[in-house]
This record gives sequence, C-alpha cells and structure tokens, in this order.
Amino acid sequence: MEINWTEIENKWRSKWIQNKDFETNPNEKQKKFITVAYPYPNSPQHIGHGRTYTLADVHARFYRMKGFNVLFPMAFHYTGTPILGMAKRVESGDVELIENLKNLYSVPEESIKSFVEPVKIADYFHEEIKTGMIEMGYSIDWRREFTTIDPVYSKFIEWQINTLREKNLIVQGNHPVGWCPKDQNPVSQHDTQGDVEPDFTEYILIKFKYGDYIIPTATLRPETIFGVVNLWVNPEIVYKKITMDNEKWIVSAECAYKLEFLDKKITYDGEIKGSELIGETVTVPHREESIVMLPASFVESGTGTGMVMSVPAHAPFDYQALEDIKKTNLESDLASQVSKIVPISIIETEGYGENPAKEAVEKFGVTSQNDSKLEEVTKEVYGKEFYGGKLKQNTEQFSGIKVAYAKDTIKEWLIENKHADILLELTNAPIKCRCGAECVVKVLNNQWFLNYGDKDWKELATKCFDQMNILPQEIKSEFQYVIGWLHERACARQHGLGTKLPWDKDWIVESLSDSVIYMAYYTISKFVNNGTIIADNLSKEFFDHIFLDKGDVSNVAEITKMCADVIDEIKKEFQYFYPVDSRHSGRDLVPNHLTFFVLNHVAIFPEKNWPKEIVVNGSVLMNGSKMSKSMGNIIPLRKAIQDYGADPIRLAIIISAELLQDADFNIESVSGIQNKLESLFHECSRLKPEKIDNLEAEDRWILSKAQSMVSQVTTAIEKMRLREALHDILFAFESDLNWYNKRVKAKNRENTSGILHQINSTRVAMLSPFAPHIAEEMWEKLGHSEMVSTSPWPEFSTQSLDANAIQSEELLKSTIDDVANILKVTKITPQKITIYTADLFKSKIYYSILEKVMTGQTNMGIVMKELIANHETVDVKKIPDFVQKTIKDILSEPTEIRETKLQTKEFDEKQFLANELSDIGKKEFGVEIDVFSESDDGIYDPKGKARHARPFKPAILIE
RNA sequence: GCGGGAGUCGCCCAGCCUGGUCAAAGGCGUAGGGCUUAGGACCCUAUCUCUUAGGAGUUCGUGGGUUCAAAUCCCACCUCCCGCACCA
Repeated sequence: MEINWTEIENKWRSKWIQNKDFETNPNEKQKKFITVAYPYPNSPQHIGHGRTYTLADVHARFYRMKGFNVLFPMAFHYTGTPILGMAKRVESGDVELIENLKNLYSVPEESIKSFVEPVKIADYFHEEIKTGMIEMGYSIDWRREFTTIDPVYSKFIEWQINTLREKNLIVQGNHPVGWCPKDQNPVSQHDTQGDVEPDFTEYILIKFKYGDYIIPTATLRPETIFGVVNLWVNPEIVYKKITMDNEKWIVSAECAYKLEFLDKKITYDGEIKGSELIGETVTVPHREESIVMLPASFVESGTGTGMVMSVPAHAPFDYQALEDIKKTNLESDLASQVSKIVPISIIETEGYGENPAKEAVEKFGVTSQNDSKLEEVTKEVYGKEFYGGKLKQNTEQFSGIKVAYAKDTIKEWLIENKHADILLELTNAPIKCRCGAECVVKVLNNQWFLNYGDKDWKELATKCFDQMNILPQEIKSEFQYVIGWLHERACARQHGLGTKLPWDKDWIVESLSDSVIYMAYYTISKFVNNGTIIADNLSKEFFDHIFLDKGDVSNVAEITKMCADVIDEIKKEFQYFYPVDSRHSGRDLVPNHLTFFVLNHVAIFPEKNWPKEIVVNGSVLMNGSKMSKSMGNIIPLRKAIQDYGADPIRLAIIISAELLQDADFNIESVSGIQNKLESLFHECSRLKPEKIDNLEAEDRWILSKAQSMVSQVTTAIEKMRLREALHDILFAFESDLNWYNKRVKAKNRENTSGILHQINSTRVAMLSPFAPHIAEEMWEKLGHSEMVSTSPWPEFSTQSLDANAIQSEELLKSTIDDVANILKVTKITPQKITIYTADLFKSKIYYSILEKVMTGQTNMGIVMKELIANHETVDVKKIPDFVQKTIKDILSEPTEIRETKLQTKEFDEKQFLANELSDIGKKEFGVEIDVFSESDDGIYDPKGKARHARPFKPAILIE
C-alpha cells in the first residue's frame, strides 16, 4: 500500500490550524522564543531555504513537546534593491528574466505583467513562500506576520535608527563604492555584466615637484620613497595638465578622469607629451633630492597616474627598465646621468642580499621590461619583503620596523606632510554596468554610517557573544573575527524599498540595517494585525515604553491615544517573550546579519534582553553540486513537496548532514526515507496496545535499549545534532529491533505486540518534530486519541535500564557470532555444538581484573603480581595466558558495558545460555546446542576445549 | 594575504571534542539468495588482505611526536572548499 503524502499532510495541517496549536500567547509556562531569518521575496524558496526553516521548526516543535510555550513567528523582508532591479528588467522586457519567471518559477503571465511595480513582485513571492511554509508543516504563529514596509514597521525602524543616533552610533562621512557614471548609482555584483563584484585598492600618490607642477606617482609601497632614484615616463603618452584642489598636477588622461569621482575638484589646463618630460628633473619629497625622468615602455596610462617612481633595488620592473635603458643610445647628457644612478637598498630580507630585484630578475632569467615573467617576479619579491622584510637605517625614523607594519605608518606620515595623496582604483577593471557603461570608483559624500568600528560597542558585543550559546561551537571564532575587523558600515541608500531616514528624507535605511532587531517587533505585530496598534501617533515614547520600559504609561496613552491597559498588555507581551532564545540562520549571514543582530541588540536593549543563542547551518547541494540557475538544478520547494511529500523532504535534508556541513539533497535519499517511513507506518498500523506481563530476557533488553535511545536522542536535539538524533530514531535502533525479532521468532512468541507498541509509540513521538504529518498519522494508527505534536516528549528514566538484561543479551549475541565465525572459517556443516562456560574461579579473577582495569591499570605484569599476592586468586599462576586475554577482552568493550558488569557481579552464564541459547541456536544453525560449565561433572569434552572458556567468552566445540 | 572548514575502507558519509566499544556505523553500488507472473519495493548473506577454530596482518591526506594504547591528542607539511562587506 502506497502512502498518499498529500492527503495525510492536508489532513493534519488543517487540524493544527483548527486547533490553533501554534498560536502562542503569554501564559504561566516557561517560554522559548525561536526565530529564523525572514525571507527576501524575490523568488520562490528552494530546498536550500527549506533547510534553515526546517531546522528551526524541528527545534520549535521539540521544545513545544518538552512543555515550553514556544513562539515561532515569520515575516517578510521587502526592503532592498534587487526587487527594484527586477522590476526594471521586467519593464525593459528582459527576455532571460521573463523566461525564468515563466518556466523556472511558473509565474502566471498576468502576474509577470504586474511585476513592473516592485511591490507586486514582493507580494507575489510573499504569498508563494508563505504557502510553501505552510505546506512544509512549519509550526508558525501566522497572526504575527508582517512585511518590512508596513507603516507601523517603518515607525519601529525610525525609532531604532533614532535611538542609535542618539547614542552617537551613527556617523556621517565619505565612503568609496563601485559606481556607474551613467546610472549615477553604486554598483554591486548584481548590477554588473557577468556578476563581477567591483574590487578596488588604494594607491598612495607620491608628489614629486616639477617646477610649479606636481608629478604624482602611484604606489602600493610608500616605504620605497626612501629608495627612489628616478621616475619612469612613457614618451608615447600625452599627459594632462590639471588643477586639482589648487595644486597643478601632470597625470594621464585616464587618471584625471578617475580623480573626478574621488571627491576632487579638477579643471583641465592643457597637455604635455611624455617625450617632453624625458631628461627633466623632479624633486623627491622629504628627501629634497633631484632625480631624472627616464623613458620606459612598461608604464601604462591606464594604471595609476601614468608615471612611475623607480626603486631598482626592490622593484624588478624598475631594475630591468634601468638595465634596458643602459643598452640604448642616449644623448650623452642623459647617458651620463643614467650611469650615475645607483640603486638604493632600503629593505633587509632574509634570503636576499643588497639588491633583491636584481637577484630575482637574474634568477628568473628576465630579459627585458616587456617580459611577462616580471609580474611573477614582482609578486615574489614583494611578498617576501612585505611579510619578512625590515626597513634599514636609511629610512630614518622608520628603521628597524617590519615592512608589513611600516606601510600604514609611512602612509599617514606622508599625507600629514602633504607629500602624498590617495587614488582609489578598480583592481578588476574593466567592469561594465548592466547598462553598458564602464564603472569607476566613487567617493560618496555625506554617507550615513553605523559606527561598528566603535571600540566600546565592539566590547559590548563581545561580551554578549561570550555569554551566548553558539551552535555549532566552531563558528564562534568566526564571529569573534568578524567583530574584530568590522568598521563603519553604510546604513542608508538612495534607492530601494524601505523606511526613510527620519532626519534626512533623501536616504532610505539600508536593508541589512532595518532587519537586526525586528524579532522584538513580533511581540507587538499581533496587536498591529488585529488593529490595536495603528501607525498614526506612534512616537518615540511608545516604543521606549514597550521595549525599554521607560516613561509613564498614562503619558504614552495620551500621546498614542491608546488605552493604558492595552499598552500594558503589549508591554507584558514583549517582556514575556523577550529575549530571543534561539536565532536560526544560514552560515552566509555570519559576517553580516547575525553579527549586526547582536551589535544592534546590545546597543539598544538592556542586558537581560540580549539574545541567548545562535544556530547556524550550512547550505544545500543538489546531487553534490551547488544549486544555480545556470545549472538548472534549483528545485522549488513547493514542487518538491508535490513530488515527494513534505515529511520525506524534511527528513532528507536533516539526515544528510550535521549543522555546519553542506547537505547533499538527492532523489535516492528522499526515496530511501519514503520507504523507511512507509515500513514504520505499516508497523504502527499493525500494533495494538496490549497489557505487558512476564517480561522475558529479550523484553527487558529491548526496553532498556529504547530507554537509551530516548536519552541519546534528547541530548542530541538539545545540541541541535539533528542528523544524529534522526539517525538514532530511524536507523540505529532498527538493528536492535532486528535482534529482538529474531529472538522472539526463535521462541515462537506471540505476545510481543504490547512491547512493540510501547516502543514504537516512543519512536513516533520522537519522530514527530522531524516528520510532523506522518507522525500524527502513525500516532493515530497506534490508537492514541490526542495529537502527537502536543503530547509530551518521552521521558528518560535510568530505572528502566536493566543492566543484567543488557549484558546477558550481549553474551548471547557474541556467542552466536563466534559460532558463526568458526563455521565460516572452517566451512564445517555442524552436527553438534557444545558450549562451555568458565568456572567460578575464573569469574572471580575476571572481576578482580575488571576492577583494576577500571582504575586505569592495564599493565599485564602489575595486574599479575597483584593477583598472585591475593590468596583468593593466587592460582592464576597456572593460567598466565588467561590474564592477558581477559585484559584484552575487557579493553575491547565500551566503558558503559564494563560498568554494567561491575554492577551485576552475580551472573550465571551457564543457566542463562542453557535457557536461551537452544531456541535461537537451533534457528540459526539447525542443530541442538548443549551447554556445560567447565567444572561440571560428567562433562562432554572430547577435544579438551572446555579449559579455554573465559567469562563472557565461552569455549565452543563444533562437530 | 587574513579568517574559517575539510581530507576515513569503490562512491557518499559517521566516528575525532571526551584516546581503548575501531578493520572502523549507516547509505549507495556490487555479488549471491529469498519473495514476486515480471519489474519495483522488501528481507537475508557477503563486500581491506590472509586464514579449515572464534585468529593474524596492513589501513583513516603525508611525515614526525606524546602514550601501555592514536582515525581520535600535539607539531610540521601537502591538497581542496568557503568568507573578506555596504549586497540580500
């Protein structure tokens, strides 16, 4: 019989809704507030999104069964720019996008037409995603749903951003961005052709004096100013004479264009040919020395200023160009100047002598300045010098400092003394905007920043992280690292959906800044949705009162025109549910959202409302490779639910990886899960609750095993090791059940339904957070009247652990294994099997050894001596072999089993085996099995095997 | 470069935190058998090497070290993956 997943899922979903099982209000119970990052509705969700939400849902359902009052809400993040871009692309009739919408996302034609309006896109996918979440069976309190462009939410964000500004955490300043000169807008990866992230670097412009003019050269190595011996100019280039911020500069045309965007005032005054500059001299700043300008073909107009300072001791290009020029025919004046040039060595690096550039060039066999190997040589020299080099005496106040540290110090010193300026340049140019224009670096004026670089703020956040539970723990150091390097972050943009900056309406609060404390909003959104709270009259006083417990309620009531009782109720709701007990998200949000989440909480809320836990999960792969549109391997979640059922997908995602690992989703694992669930389902349909009396050995054993499973699963879930938990419930326990069934069958027992019913009820209850729908169905089939999702989590009790049953069953198993093993090796067809258990004397020695081993003594010699010293065990001398083997036996067992054995010293192996072995032995091997103790009178022992018997390791004779 | 993660018996992947349960779980694949009209599903057996008595040998990226004992702890190295921002 096939399971109809859709039917079962619909049935139980409507019962949950009908019972309002997941609508959470404050009550007398202990609460758990579990949240997960809300979705950005610009596409339907796929399996990858499903992972984070499923993990959080399992978490929520688990705590609900544990007796907590669990709040698990959801909202939708409309704020941001990608939806805006999408709308533009739809408007312009972008074929690729429209085809994707149609075919990949199955968006109806009518809806696509409406997509020219950004909010329509968000609305459409909002509904799509929400439906998917419901179909997945997420236990969400939908009464609290909101979007980030709701008017009340905007008021909330205004309050947040104002509060931060009052605390001086928002500052204004300049900021470089990748920029499209045509669109007049910042560009990010999404906005460029080929999805290239604009990457830029900061060059230091060293200002050389040339009469009234300044000739700047761009470098990444400001320390080399102490080693400059000449400048390189390309005679082919026509340079621009410009006025820049009241200084007269000579630079390439490309450079002048770049400077225009860097907050500089530029006017063009004229041109000068590179060839005209050759042979002229400039003055080195600070050193006040004259150096000559020489021609070089490696100098490019598009890089830096189109002029290069020459440091032949440390820059391979410079060294080579100098060598090259010595070989050419120069006019005598210039030639004599060139001949006087001596490289100045300023850095001492292990592995190099006076002139690292020369050594490297010679090592690589470079022949001219146009040799492509020079790039590589430069990289090598620079790398070694930067990380391993020290500045020499001739660098004045900087001598002795490591190059890596000196770089910034020297830069600041140069700029302070007006010897240098800054040029920002794309490192991965050319980058084209989607509009076709070539991008540049632009410095934005008057940009608003959240000052995440603030030391006190960071300290507070670090404190919060230290107190917080981060799962999995490994990720904690990543957070600490992020906190370390984080600095000012732009918190406003000029385009996109969102809330306007309250004090500067030209700006919109950036979308990663308006989604950091919204968890608090869930506690009031219920009142927004039922009309209690309306946007009008919402003021700072209201939010201060609710969230920070400030001010007087009557005053707030007057301002908001709300009833004081209602305001009290709202405040209590917040105080009951806050702080966030667990925040779930994908690991891609670690360096941004999750860190900002903590930073903003510690900035705004008092310590008692700081978040308690963060749970981070890895992504989902599709058949081992990354999901991407171009690969066409994105499966929309709702499609997957249709094809396989929600529960199999939930389980397949969870079981394929532990938290931080990437989960691999593939059809085989889903159908494997389906089959597993199906057989469990049929098992449950078969079992009836029955009175259990007269427990036999195997009953006590399987019940003990079930108890350990409960304990293991519970601990695993508490640590969010869901893969492990699920594996224990579905698979690991199965092998125990197999053994149990084998035993029961061999004994021809009929009365086990009650026991199996009890055990499977426990399993189904524990399965229910993972596979909620089918678990309800199984639960019903097992004859339970209430819902499993609202029933209590199975309790673990050590009392029902039967140590005796566990070890006797282990003995039985290992004895059978041994027999099977012998049969396999010898290939005998057995006629008769005889088992000999060890006698009492050996047993005494065994426990004596066991005690010693448990105290850590495993040295054979010492154990032997101690045994001989005791008159009870002195006879061990006769069987020295026995001690060695016994120690090995004991060591090859788990610690728990050893402890169990110590607890139950009185254990009659012979009696147990005689009772239990014959049935199962006959079933397995088809012959009778006799059991003797080696000390029995009239023992049948034709081959003298009996003396090999050891406790828990009986001797065996097969004929 | 910085920061994080990973390398396990054909493949995928547990185990490592807390050393002895480890020749190492589970799944897939493969081989044989059962069930079935057939296929699928399901069940059983086998799956590092050697072995006619429950045993032995060699394995967990490479090389060292600690220990009675190392896949597990420490050190070095090699290889692969991810993040480094104003973007959700």
